[in-house]
Amino acid sequence: MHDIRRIRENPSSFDCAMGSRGVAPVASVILDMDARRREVVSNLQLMQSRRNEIASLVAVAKQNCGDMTELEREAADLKRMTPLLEKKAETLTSQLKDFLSAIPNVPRPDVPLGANEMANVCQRIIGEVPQFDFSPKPHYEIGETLGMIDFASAVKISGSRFTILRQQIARLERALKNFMLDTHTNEFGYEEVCVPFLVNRECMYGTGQLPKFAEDSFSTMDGRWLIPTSEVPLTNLVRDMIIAVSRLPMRMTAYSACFRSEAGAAGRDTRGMIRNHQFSKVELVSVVHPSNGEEELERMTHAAEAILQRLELPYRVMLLSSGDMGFSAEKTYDLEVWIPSENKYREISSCSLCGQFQARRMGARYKDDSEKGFVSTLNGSGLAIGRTIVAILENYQLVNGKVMVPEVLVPYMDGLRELGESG
RNA sequence: GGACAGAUGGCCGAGCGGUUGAUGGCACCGGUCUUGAAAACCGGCAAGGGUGUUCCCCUUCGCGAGUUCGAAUCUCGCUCUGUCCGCCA
Repeated sequence: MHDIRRIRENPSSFDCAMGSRGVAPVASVILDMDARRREVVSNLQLMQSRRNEIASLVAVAKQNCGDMTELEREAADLKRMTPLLEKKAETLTSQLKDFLSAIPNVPRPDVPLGANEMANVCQRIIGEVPQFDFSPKPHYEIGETLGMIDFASAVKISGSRFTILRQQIARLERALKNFMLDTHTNEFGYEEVCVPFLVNRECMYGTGQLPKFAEDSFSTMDGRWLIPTSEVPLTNLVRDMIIAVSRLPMRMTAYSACFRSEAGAAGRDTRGMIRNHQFSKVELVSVVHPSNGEEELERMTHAAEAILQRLELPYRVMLLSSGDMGFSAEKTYDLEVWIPSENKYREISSCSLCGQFQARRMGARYKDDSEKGFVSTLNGSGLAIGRTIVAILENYQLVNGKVMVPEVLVPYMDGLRELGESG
């Protein structure tokens, strides 16, 4: 959600920012709606003011047995008129809100301009891409050959875009979850949180999934939503709160299953577990004073990178262009891990600074003796576990079809060093 | 699912239909006192909005309707929380 005052002050820069995200100019429409709304609201307030005045005059007149016929006549008029104006003000206000709530965040000045991922800027490349003296297999072949990824059963049980993990790869999923949570809590100061996977619509609105992207998520018959990421419950923990500055920054991490309809992805990544309706993820969320947003984004990105570094997976960090960012973000770094079978890097984490955009939707504020305002929120994957399994299977694969276990995970795997070994 | 009870400011907790946006307490901030601190005393302390800016106005007592000149207060519906029963991982 945008600060309407900011748009009033500088409509052309707002339109310019929207242009960089591929949104047509809207400032004049917004300001027009805003002006009409305020005119009605002002008139309404005058009427309400007079109504309150009459009410207290009546109280006095009653005590003094004064004449009230004139007051009663005016009161009757107001009583007829006020609801009409109230209705009008309500309509205009909700129209403006509906319109504003479907407009994406404004990119930060240091975000590269561009229409899509072609304009993303590589920040750094970390780790050596592995060299194979055989043709590296895709993860789904490796997993099926090992008998530890069962796509056929997944189709029977749930349909396409689901995956069933078995035995040592199921264990690997659990190991990764624990390794990631341990690292973020013990080393980076994140509070471990265990969140619901079903949330109400206020949560989905607060973080920006609703109203515009309803078709990307699943909803239940009783009006709840399956979380597309635990960013939703974690960030909404501060909804409608006024937080003392001394409690900032708040840093939280949670494991969750994530559910996505992938409505717009027909035909993309149909094989394997790159793009599923359900996947596991450990998420990072920070709530900070607005002046600390950029600094926190760097910190969060490094926390996510630490996981890739310790797993010794090669990756690169991309600064997303204005056209490639998510709805609520004003600056985003993607971490992309090397996928040997595709001979390219693929997204495994997305770390975004949302500034005050989500906080304004949620009513998440901070307060101090000297200042108050909306907090800034950040979220990042630390990391997507499904894609981490893909990366490990492919980067650590051996010519005999087995897969090395990354050193750091061995303790989490009960000492197992190779997937496919009897352990 | 059934039966009760409740929902008021950062928290606790008052509130005969008429200066109650709301007594009081706690917390917090400022001051007096003190070598310093504590205690005591004094003062301050909700949020959002308005073509108003030393001041004023409007809205908000879970949410939504209704009664009334006037609703935190009365009526109805909804939601949520608590307790007991049933069911259940």
